[in-house]
Amino acid sequence: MAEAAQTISDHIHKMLDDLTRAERQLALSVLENYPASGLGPLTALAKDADVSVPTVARMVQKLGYKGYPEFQAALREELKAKVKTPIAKHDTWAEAAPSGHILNRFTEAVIENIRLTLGQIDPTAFDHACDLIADVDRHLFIVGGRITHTLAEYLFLHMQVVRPHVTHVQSTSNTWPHYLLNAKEGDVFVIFDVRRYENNTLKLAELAHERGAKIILITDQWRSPVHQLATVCLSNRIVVPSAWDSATTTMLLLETMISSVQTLNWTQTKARIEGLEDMFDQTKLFRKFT
Amino acid sequence: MAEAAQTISDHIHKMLDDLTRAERQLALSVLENYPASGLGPLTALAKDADVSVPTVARMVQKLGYKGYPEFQAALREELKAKVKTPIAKHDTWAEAAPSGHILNRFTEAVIENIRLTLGQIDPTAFDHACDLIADVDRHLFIVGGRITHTLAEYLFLHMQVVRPHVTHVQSTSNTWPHYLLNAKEGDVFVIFDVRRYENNTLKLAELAHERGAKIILITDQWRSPVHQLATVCLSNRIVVPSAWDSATTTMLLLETMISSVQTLNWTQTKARIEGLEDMFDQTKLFRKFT
DNA sequence: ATTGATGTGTGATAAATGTTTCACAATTGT
DNA sequence: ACAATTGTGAAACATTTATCACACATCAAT
Repeated sequence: MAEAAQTISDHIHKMLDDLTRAERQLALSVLENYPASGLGPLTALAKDADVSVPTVARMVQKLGYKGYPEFQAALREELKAKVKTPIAKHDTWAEAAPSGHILNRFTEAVIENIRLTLGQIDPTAFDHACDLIADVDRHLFIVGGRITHTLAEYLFLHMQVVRPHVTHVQSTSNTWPHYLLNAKEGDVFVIFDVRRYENNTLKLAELAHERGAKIILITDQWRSPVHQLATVCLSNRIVVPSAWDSATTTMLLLETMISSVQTLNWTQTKARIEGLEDMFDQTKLFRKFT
Repeated sequence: MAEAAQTISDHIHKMLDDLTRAERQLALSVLENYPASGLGPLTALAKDADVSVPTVARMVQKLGYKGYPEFQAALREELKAKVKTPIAKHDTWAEAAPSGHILNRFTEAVIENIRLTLGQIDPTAFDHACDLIADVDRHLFIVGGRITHTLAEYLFLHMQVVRPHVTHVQSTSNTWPHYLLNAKEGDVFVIFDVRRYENNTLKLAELAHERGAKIILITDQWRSPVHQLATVCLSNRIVVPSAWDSATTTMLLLETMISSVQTLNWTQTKARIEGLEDMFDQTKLFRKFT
């Protein structure tokens, strides 16, 4: 086997001197568009480098691999590792804890979730969702399920500050049909639904959709069935080393959305926040600092 | 052939709706380790995604390729092109969005918060907190404030599954003195308090402390005044480009704690989760999948 | 120039591996 | 109970890989 510590391309560079002319020509061709060319069939590589098939086979073994497939596997491994951003393979996050400690394992998983979630998000769709939520001419309904209702409430709390006409609906409660009576065309529903997807939520979404409301769905990577009715669907990776799924990534997306909406409605928000601050000062519910 | 203008991963995303369950599962797995996993043998991919070999063959054709090798060739082409473009611009999280987009700015700030928070955490204190929370001989009180009560509730929801004797107290409500009557020496209070720190929360903490209860405080980097009474104090960075503070880091810490407690009480938790699943199945409130 | 050692390409081929497809059973949701 | 989806096992098929023998080229040393 080849050494582990370094990349394969480094390894090839080091070996360059020990290679013969044709082999060197081949090696340089591999490095030319690395690593793509090494991932194709041996024959193609040989033709590409303008060397013969046995030369490839010989060189690969000279590099220390048992065969071409093993070489390819190594390249794939390296590629896999490379795609993860440098920050993601920060092996220990809690430096004082061993790398196997749950603090590090969990954090690593969440960072990976964030990377994958953000990597696949469509900024246009995201912006569109924010525009809809920021539009005060539309009534805003926020719908959460059994677990997600905490996230829904978090959004609700902030939207209350940013704009009027916000309603928090719990899909698990019996009261939601009443809210729906008030929903009219063009209104916006932000619906949270992660596995296990809730039948109530789906029904609510269907009714909302029938009434011509826009639906913004916040779900997981497997996507709630609601997504077929949704104007915008934002999906999150939620898998972590735990018996439950993680809401952290969703929280991040949510807060980003809040921040964005807040900016869109800034003049309104500013006035409302100041009003709130005054009230806090008067009620002395909060302390100013420390 | 697949369209050229976009990346294959985009294309897969677009097709997600037209795919069946197993195919979607496979597609998501391909995106998980993109593009490395798609460059290995078909058999390996199938095993990786936990689907059958024919499923892979079917999906690849559904995506518009003549066969798996053609699909691989397309992936290689894309990889080749990607490496060529000016220095990997992987400093952005949402690749499709400009680096100044709120999605990237916000995420970057949160990652930095996580890094700083985890970097300064004391694993021993953390473990101690988890032990206290997992101890079923102690009654567990969970206390949240105006904003943080959503986090408190999130913890409460999970602790309800993991163990008995859990109470959720809202410091802003008028009912909390009643709960306190039941608190006895050795009981545990998990208290959330971030700026602006709430007077009610502090009073509640004082009373709990007088009664000999242990206090686990979850706060921000400036630390709530409650920390003088706390047995364990976990502080989080919460600053983001927004008018409000971020709860994402706190959520991460919370979920890590939940995961850890869950492991400590695993035999109990397992039985309780299974009971819960049965109940869900019976009430048909939730759908099994997709 | 001749020699011999080394490296390289050719073409063929056997073996291995990977791919595609089939019929059928099992499962799942409607 | 029906239709759609999926997995199983197997077989047929295609491709790829690893080698071989051999011819040819190169080059350094005699």
